Amino acid sequence: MTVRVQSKGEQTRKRIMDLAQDAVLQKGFAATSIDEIIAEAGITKSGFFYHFRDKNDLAKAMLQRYLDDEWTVFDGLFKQADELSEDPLHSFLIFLKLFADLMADLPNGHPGCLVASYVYSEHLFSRDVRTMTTEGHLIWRKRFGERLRRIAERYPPKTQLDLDDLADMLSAVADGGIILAKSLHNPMLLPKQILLYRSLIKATFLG
Amino acid sequence: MTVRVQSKGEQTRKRIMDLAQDAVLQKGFAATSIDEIIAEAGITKSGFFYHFRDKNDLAKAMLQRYLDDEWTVFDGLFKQADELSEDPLHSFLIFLKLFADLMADLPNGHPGCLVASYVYSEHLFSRDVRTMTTEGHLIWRKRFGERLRRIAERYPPKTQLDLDDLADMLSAVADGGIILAKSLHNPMLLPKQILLYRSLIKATFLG
DNA sequence: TGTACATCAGTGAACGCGCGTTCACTGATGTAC
DNA sequence: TGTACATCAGTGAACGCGCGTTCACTGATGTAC
Repeated sequence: MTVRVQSKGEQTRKRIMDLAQDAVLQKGFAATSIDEIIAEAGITKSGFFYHFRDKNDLAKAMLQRYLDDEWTVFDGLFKQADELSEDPLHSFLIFLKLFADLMADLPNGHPGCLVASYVYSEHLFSRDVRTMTTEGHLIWRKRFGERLRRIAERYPPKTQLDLDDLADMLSAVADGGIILAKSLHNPMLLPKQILLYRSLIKATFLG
Repeated sequence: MTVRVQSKGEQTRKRIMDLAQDAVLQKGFAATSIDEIIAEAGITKSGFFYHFRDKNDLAKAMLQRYLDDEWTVFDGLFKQADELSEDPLHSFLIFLKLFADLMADLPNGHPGCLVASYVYSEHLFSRDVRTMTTEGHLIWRKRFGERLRRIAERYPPKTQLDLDDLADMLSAVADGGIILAKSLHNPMLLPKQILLYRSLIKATFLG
């Protein structure tokens, strides 16, 4: 366990991003003002602009970090699952269970998907930020798709279905589950949707 | 076919709401300014405030209309489906096919779900608007849930599953499918997700 | 070890623009007698 | 049919506040010799 030593600047930058992300997930990017962030962070406005070239730069940095974190978390879950079973289907089922458990254990529920939030404010961001949301979704299609193809080899499904669609469905169910959970003020709806997806995967390949 | 005669005021009000909705689905509510709407609508700012008490009032009116329209559309699809089959499962499968076809036929793809957009800007709106998004989701859970229960009576599923979750899943897959389609710039991803949900429903109840 | 300089991590004040909202007013259309 | 009045559907000008951004400056820490 290495403790990453953060310089003072890195700490402040992280604090700004943490506070901004919370606000963005509650109100959207446009409604989150720099004034509000710096008030909470306890710095001045010029301090903010020392860390970020402009507001779009903050958006980009937040999204990059969000995508990296997501990758790290899922990577960890996949590794755990792979250690528990060599069979691709069972490993994937274990992964989905771990994923659902993780979402169920978040104290206040999932705070929201930054990618989804950005997609609904697409026109605010520069092209490179928009490209990042696209790439984010493509990576998960590829990642889940690979595993589904290995599963389909060993457990040929009776009804034929597009495995890329099935991979996309996990993203869709997660994004949709977060919206559902937020809208109905019930954090458990997200893990429940993931477990439902899991049981459909099970039924599809195990019949 | 009755042609609803709209007064001049009703026409302007509708035009404002149409333009506002397009903008909100592209940039979010906070980033959509009244100045921008009235420029497109060709009226003055005071003209806007003749029709809406304040900006939140516009948000409320748009959401109410969106929910009403959604209800009308789904109601029409359910009626069509019920005419084509008396069996609850087959009727629901027909409904899902009609729904997917409708989404596939939108020229530029689904412009976005206003409810989802609002959920990601929750803190901008007054309590009554937030309540409306909650109620919107609950209505669909009830509506789809009823049909699923009738299906489960006649076609008991082998694996036990929560029918409310399965009802919620349609909302989730639709919301998630819209995000996916927007993010990947491929309108067909939404109907594909709906059809995938359909084939999972089929597999679940028909085995 | 001491000194000179560079970089880091900000501060403080000012900027102009755009935002949502208000208010007094107005021409066109509709209604009552 | 003519006139008086009411309602509809806006206009025009002004408001103050908050927004993102810039710029010149500064004290603390790090590095080179």
